[in-house]
Amino acid sequence: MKRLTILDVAERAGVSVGTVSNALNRPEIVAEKTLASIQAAMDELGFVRNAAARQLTGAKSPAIGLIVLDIDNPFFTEVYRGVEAAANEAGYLVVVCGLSGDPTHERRQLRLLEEQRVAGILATRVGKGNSRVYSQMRKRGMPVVMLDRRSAGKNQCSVAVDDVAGGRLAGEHLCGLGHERVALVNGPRDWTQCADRRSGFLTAVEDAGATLLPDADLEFEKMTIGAGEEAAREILAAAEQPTAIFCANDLLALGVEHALIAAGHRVPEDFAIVGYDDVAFATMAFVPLTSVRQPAGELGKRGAEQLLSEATDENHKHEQIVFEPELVVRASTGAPVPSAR
Amino acid sequence: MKRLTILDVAERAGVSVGTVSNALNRPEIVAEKTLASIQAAMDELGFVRNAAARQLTGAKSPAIGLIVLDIDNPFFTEVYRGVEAAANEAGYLVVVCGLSGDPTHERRQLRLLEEQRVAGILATRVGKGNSRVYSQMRKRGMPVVMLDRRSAGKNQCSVAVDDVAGGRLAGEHLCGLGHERVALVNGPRDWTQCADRRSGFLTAVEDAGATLLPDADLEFEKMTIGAGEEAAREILAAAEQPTAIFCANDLLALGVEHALIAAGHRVPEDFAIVGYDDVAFATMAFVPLTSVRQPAGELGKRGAEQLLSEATDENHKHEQIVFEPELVVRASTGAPVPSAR
DNA sequence: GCGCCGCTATGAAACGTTTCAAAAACTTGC
DNA sequence: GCAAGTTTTTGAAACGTTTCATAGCGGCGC
Repeated sequence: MKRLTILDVAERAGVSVGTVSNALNRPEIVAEKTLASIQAAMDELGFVRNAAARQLTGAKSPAIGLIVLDIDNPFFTEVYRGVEAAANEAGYLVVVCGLSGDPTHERRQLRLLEEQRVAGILATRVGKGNSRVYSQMRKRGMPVVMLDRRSAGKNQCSVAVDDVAGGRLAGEHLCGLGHERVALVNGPRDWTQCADRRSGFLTAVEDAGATLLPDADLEFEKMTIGAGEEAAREILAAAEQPTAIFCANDLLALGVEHALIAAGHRVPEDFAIVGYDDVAFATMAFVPLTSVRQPAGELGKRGAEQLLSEATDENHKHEQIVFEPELVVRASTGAPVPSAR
Repeated sequence: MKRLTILDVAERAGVSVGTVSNALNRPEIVAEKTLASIQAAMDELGFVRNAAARQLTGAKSPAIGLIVLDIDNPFFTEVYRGVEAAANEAGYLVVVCGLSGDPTHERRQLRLLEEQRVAGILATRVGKGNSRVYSQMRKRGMPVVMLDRRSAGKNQCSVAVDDVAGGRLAGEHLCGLGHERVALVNGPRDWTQCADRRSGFLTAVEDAGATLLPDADLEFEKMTIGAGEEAAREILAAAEQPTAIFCANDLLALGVEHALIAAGHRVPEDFAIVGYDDVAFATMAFVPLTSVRQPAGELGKRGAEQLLSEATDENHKHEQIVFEPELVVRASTGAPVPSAR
């Protein structure tokens, strides 16, 4: 099957290649009649223009890359939808790279994206040791926007949610209800967001005069339902038990809740639980989850818009957007019940 | 910032462009020493080769397209993971097109993918009226694999799950428990999978001498939690009420269960519920959901493998793979409780 | 009928790579 | 030291598009 080119179309329509190219890119300067015959020729032939050749002559790639290290989390699905919406609006495709957190794979995919000369890259989390890779890419001229993560500096775009505030919100809520011994089920602390949520939470707890039990200051590599279940077991096995548990995302919280209830405990009477992200399923849980809400879709949308602006607008201004999180109270939190102990 | 080309590298390393190209593509035919100096030159310059130019000379695009019309459903996240795993394994990128079911957008994205000359396209569902678009693409030589959908014919690859069997499984389970009046909460019936699930379910129900209440044979455009909640309201409002409800996916089922319980009914005593897909959250539901399980990850993986085989293997054989679904029984189903009525 | 003008159409160069036939640079063995 | 190999390198053509300076074509006013 011989490949169809603009030349075949030109021949068929009885015009030159230049004219076909004009018809494709600036139809307004081509005579009505000519345009029609070119259109007809393309339809009959089933011509689809070659983006590679196009790109070679200077056109920008109509694609952006989206790096997601944690695709299981419905939170990121929402982010994706925001990104997709903005990208689609502008006529761009989204290349999703979601390999579960292997830094080597991440590098390989970044390299591929760069070879493709995608218009830009949106990153939700940077794999261990890969931040240098990103800064090198930026130096070579590739627009990069950090999503859901405070940017390193002013010379770069970023969209984020104030995680310190989010952690504080959770802590204040629990302590406000009267909890005095609390637990934290966190993700890897070298991930800025986890560190921030922890620090905000800790501040609130200390300010309220409560204590984060040292045995219950947990950290898990993966922030999954499974990890949450394990966390619950560890908490139950500890010497001293908390009356409230803050989980750094809803998946963990769901796992914690599930395991706790399976073990015969009551939520919120025995353990109050606060999650993070407010994913759609938080409402559907056995005990609907109190959670810190983040505007996931908006996050993705604004990030993609920033990226595309940086990619196409000469006088683009870098911008650091920070959203404020919001506490959504549901049934999984309540005051501690002394009698239950 | 002037663009770096292979020529700059050649100059810096003191060799010809041909040699640099060789170093990149067939390092084994280049002398050790030359290779080293080229490598050094590339590193110093920060050279990244241009995939567009490469593709123009015959190389295949290292990307495949994945069309998902229903990205909210965690089921598709799992499919994606399978696809990504297979693609990554083979060194491919995945372009995800997930715009929520608008056929016009779908066509636009397909066009972009085709212009990019992606190695192939994986489609999980075909938007209304777009099947012709797909067959035209195939005619032009673009490999297309239908995922999770019985293919039209033998001259095309496909991977699917037997949805008729899945529906039957649900029907047999419920009728086997003694339910005699059942409801169906389905998605759009012009989607093959929904039609199939319905027909399998119907067969089982009729074989068992039970009846699908005419008032409770529901069909919703979107298969979401929200639609499920609405379904529950409709079922409760109907003249005659079922004792069991089969939902064509877990999102619907979760919504139904939630609304039912919110309205003060008990699951499974008042209403037994069966879902479909067995998403991770089915276990976490208020009442853990009985569901028909599909091997989502495997589906995506095999589909991508088929696609890549078709894209790269001269003597590729088309193949239609059909997986068998499996019933996972949890707390949301039980025998009908006469006293409750 | 001429010179101009405004539209349209043309075609060659350029984009950054790969390929491949041919040249160059080495090795051998004698 | 030379012929015959063998290994390595070379450079020009090709890929499919866009761009842009230039050419062609009508019509118009005089």
